[in-house]
This record gives sequence, C-alpha cells and structure tokens, in this order.
Amino acid sequence: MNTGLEAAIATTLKELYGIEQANIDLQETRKEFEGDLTLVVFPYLKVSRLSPEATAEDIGASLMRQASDVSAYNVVKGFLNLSLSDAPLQSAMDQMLVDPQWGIVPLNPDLPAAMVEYSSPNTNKPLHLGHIRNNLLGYSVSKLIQATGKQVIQVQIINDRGVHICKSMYAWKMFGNGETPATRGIKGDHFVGEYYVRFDQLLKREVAELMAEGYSEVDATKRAPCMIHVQQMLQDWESGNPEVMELWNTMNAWVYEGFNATYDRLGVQFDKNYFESQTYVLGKKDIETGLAQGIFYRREDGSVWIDLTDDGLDEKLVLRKDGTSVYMTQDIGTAIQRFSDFQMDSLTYVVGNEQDYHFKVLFLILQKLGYTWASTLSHLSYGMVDLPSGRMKSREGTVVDADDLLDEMEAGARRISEELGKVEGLSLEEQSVLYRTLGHGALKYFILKVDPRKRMVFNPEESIDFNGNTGPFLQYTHARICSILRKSGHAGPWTWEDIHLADKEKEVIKCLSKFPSVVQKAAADQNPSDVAGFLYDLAKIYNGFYQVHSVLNAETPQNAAFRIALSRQVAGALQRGMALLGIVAPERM
RNA sequence: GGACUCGUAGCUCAGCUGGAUAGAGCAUCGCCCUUCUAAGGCGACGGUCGUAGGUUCGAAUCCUACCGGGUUCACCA
Repeated sequence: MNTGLEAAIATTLKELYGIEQANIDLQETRKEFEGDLTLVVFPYLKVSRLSPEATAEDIGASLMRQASDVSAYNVVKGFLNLSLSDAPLQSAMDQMLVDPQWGIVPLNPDLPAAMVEYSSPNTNKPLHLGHIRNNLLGYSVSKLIQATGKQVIQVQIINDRGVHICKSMYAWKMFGNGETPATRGIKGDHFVGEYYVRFDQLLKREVAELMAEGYSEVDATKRAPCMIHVQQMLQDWESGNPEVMELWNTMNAWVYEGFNATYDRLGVQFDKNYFESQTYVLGKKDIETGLAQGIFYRREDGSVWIDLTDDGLDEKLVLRKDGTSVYMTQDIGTAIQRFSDFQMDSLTYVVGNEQDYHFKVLFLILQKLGYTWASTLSHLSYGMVDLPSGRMKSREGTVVDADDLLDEMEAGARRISEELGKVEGLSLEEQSVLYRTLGHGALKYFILKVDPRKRMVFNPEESIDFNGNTGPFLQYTHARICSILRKSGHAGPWTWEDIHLADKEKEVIKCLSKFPSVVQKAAADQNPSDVAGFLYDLAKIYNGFYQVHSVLNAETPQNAAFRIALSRQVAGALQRGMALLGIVAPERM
C-alpha cells in the first residue's frame, strides 16, 4: 500500500540531500500519535546537517507537494508522521472486491511442486500431543505453500519396523489370547500401545530379577528372556519368516486404522506414505558411490564414516562394520528416492528440534554428494510441547493422548455452547459438527499461534480457553458477520463519492490490506503463527468497528451497502486465513 | 565438556533485519445487552525485557561474558 510513497520519499531525499540509495525506515505510526505512517529521519541527519526536527520538517513539506497520498504531516523529535488520504485505502479495497480468493495465490500448474514431510509416527503406540503439534504445523505449512501458487505433496514416513515394533508384537503373542481391537472395542493404535506398555512391564520384572542375581542393569537388559525373544523376532522379520510377517502385518493394520481415524479428525491427509520397512534398505549404494568419490572413508573395521570436522561438526557413521545401514543411511537414500519419485523443487521436513544436528549433517552430506537440490532442503524444527512439570514422559503416564485431547475439546465446546444457549434450533447432527468445529478450532489455534521454533507449555489441568485470543474468538467474529450478511438482503449500490470513511473503517481496511503479504511472508518463513497473529488483529479491529458502527442501520443506504461489503471482506479473509491453519469458520455458533 | 537453543507481567504468549511511553490474552477488580450474536466491547491493576558490560543519537532487539532452563553430541530411530 505504501510502495508509491517510498518512491516519493526516495525522490525527496535525493532532491533535498543528494542521497542516492536511501535506507527508508517507514513504519506504522504508533496509535498514540497522529498519522498513519512514520518515517524515521535520524539516519539522514549527517547529510542534512540539521536538527532532527528541521530535517523531518523539510522532508514533510516536500512530500506534501510531491506525494498526493500524503494529506498531512506532523513532526515529533526525529519522527515524521504522515497522514494518508483515503485514496490508497480505497484502491486497496477495490482490489479485494474484485477477487473472491484475495490473499491466496491461485494454483499455478507451471510452478514446480514442493514436498512436505510430517507426522512420521511409530506403529507401536498412539499419537500424542507432540504429534498434534507436528501434524498441525505440517498441514498448515503445506497450505501456506499452496497459497503461493505451488502444488504440495504431503508425505509421511512411517516407522513400522524395528525392535520397538517387535516388542508389542511379542507382548501380544504372550498375553493377547487372540483378542483384537474389535473384540476389545477400542482403537487399534491404542490397543497395540497397551501391549507395548505390557512389554515394558514384563521387561522391568525380568530385569529386576536378574539384577537381584547380581547382574548390572545393562547386562540384565541384554539377558532378559523377553529381550532375547524380541531380538530373535526382529531377525525372523528380516529373514521374512511367514508367521512373524503375518503378525506384523496384522498388528500394523490395526494401528493404521487407528491413525487414520485420528488423521481424519485432525483433517490431515497424505499424498504418499513411505514405510521404513521399505526405505531402510535405501542409501547403501549411495554410500558406495560416495565412497568411490572420496566423500566417505572406510575404517579398518569396515565401517564407513564421513569427516565433517572442517564444517564444525563431528565425524559421522554412515554404514556399520557389518555393512548394515543406520538412520542417516536411510535418510540419505530416502531423500534421493523422493527426488526421483517426484518432480519437485523443495523438501521440507517437519521434525522436532531434537533432531537439529541430524538434519544439519544430512543436508551437508547430500550437498557433498553433489545433489543440486540439496540446497532446497529445509528442516522446520519445532519445539517440544511441555507440561508445566516439564517434558511428557510415557513411563510416568503423563503423555497427553491425541484422541483424548480431541474428545475433551469437543466436550468443552459442547459445555460452553449449551451454557450460552447457542444450540437452540440446531439438529443433533449440526450440534456435533459445531462442537467439533469449535473444539478443534480452539486446539489448533492454541498450538499454531505460538512461534513453531519455540517450545511451548500445555497445562492439561486448565482447559484450553474459548475467550480472548483464541480460535473460537475468530470463529465467533466470522459467525457474527455471517449473521449480518444473512440479514442484509439486497444491498444497493455504492460508490466512493457516497462514503466518508470513519476512523474505525480505515483501521479495518488498513489491517485487511496486509493479508496477502502476511500470507506470503508466513509461507516463506514457514511460520503459521504470523497468520494467527494477523487474524487476531483483524478480528479485534473489526470488533472495535462493530461496537461503534451499525452495519445494517448505517446513516445512509450507501453507507450500509459499503459496510456490508467491508464486513464481507473481513469474513472472507478470516475464513481463508483460518483455512490456512486448518480451522473451519462456522456460519453460526 | 563442545555445539545448538530459550530466558519479556502471577500464568500462556507477541514484539527481535535497532527507533517514540515494551504489547495481547488469561487471572483479579469495575463498567456496557429495549439496536446487526456479550464466545463481544471499554477501563483499572500488573514489567529494573535473566545479570553485567560493549557498540549507537537510540538496545527487549546487535556483540561479549556470566547465571539459569532445554536439546544434542549412539555401530537407536
């Protein structure tokens, strides 16, 4: 909205002081001062050889002559406050009115696609609050990238093999007596998770017994009968033992059914699943290639390493001495696989910040291997969700289960809606849709409004709020506008000649006009919290307007028509913005 | 110990490419529904921006040191 103004300022600075490449610090005027935009003039004092006030005065007077958008100015110390005429606001609004998807760049099939990996669950236990943050971030970042016109391929990698998986398999074999999620009447992921816990309890007992016989804890763990069975099971799995494979398939299928139910509730979906049982063999030949190129080196014992000490990192193992692969090997292979599977120009990993080092190393290795796309890899490193007491610990039973939390959110939405008497006239079906919309909206906003990179605290004792800076606040603002629009009937025509913009109206347009740039910046920074913050500001400013100006009973019919149009734009921006966060904007609540 | 990261109101968070008197929400205490949905609006209360230096006309923001939290440095994934 101020690009023309910046050009005018540059011209002025050149004329007055001969500054060629001026650094223009133009910011929004703080609300305690008169004006819309403020130019900080301190940087020009050395050239102007005048006091801050005199310099600001000169620039202001010159701008009044040259820039038609500037209607007035005042000077406070070294700050030149400029008041804008209505023209830039009017043209900003004109732009929104002609574009129903204003703020979102439509899909451009000519642009290369982007890939986003997120979720990445283990198939031995259900999803928890940490996965929820991961899923919401991955989904939202995907939507943000789509809002730049790119196609997005959403993928997850499922950790479906390994010792931890065999543990729940072994426990089920021992204690299951053939029961299934169906016979127990619980979700498959929870069902399998219970057996994982059962195994842990069994292991603890066996370790305790062995330690009583004098073994150290490490030795006891190695010698525990159940661990020996599990190691054997893993070997049987790797050699394709039919019985083990069948059990593995059966139990994983239970888990997937459970995961899919949770994904459905969260509204996330994936275009392709990568399974570790398939990808864990990848990467070995790439290590061989790199070995030939001298990027890796082989030690005497046969293991293969890369020396990253020149890059300030350590030496890293990429292949064990027995030739089997490690986590890094797989990730190298999987990345290469993905770029051959799909035409894409970037790959974003949504993974917790505990793995910062891993990804630093991974990206560096891929770069050294000479892949040009290595520079487009990024790690959206998000902070853990902590409890007030610290980290969630499954052993202490403090993990917040994803399904339980969603249930609680829906129940909370129900309780509040009923208390406020908002459900009259809604069918049971409509009610349950509403509770889901509001409960999930509250949870999603609660998580996404926080800077992803920072760790955040969640207190399960205090339920997530529905008042103040919350999802339901945005939803409420949207619903209230929809109510107005339903009652507005056929608004007549209006033109700018009919309208004298009130301050509150200017504020709304000013805020609204930032929407497209906020979305683009949030996409570039992979930061949904920017969108959340914007939506909150917008809703707050609109509510301030709503409080003092009547839309439907405006002073003139033209004014009413204008305010209806303005309200519709706000509702549209709220709806599209919330959609970027995976939040549904209800039409009534 | 090395590396990375965080420290802002009682609590949860904004602000960080340097700019004016550091902002929200929750909580606490008031006020506003015969007018478009009060899940709303307005006000009060609440801060030596971890500490100490430095750079600068100007520092919550940049630099250094220290203090305090977290993560990570596996032939686990």
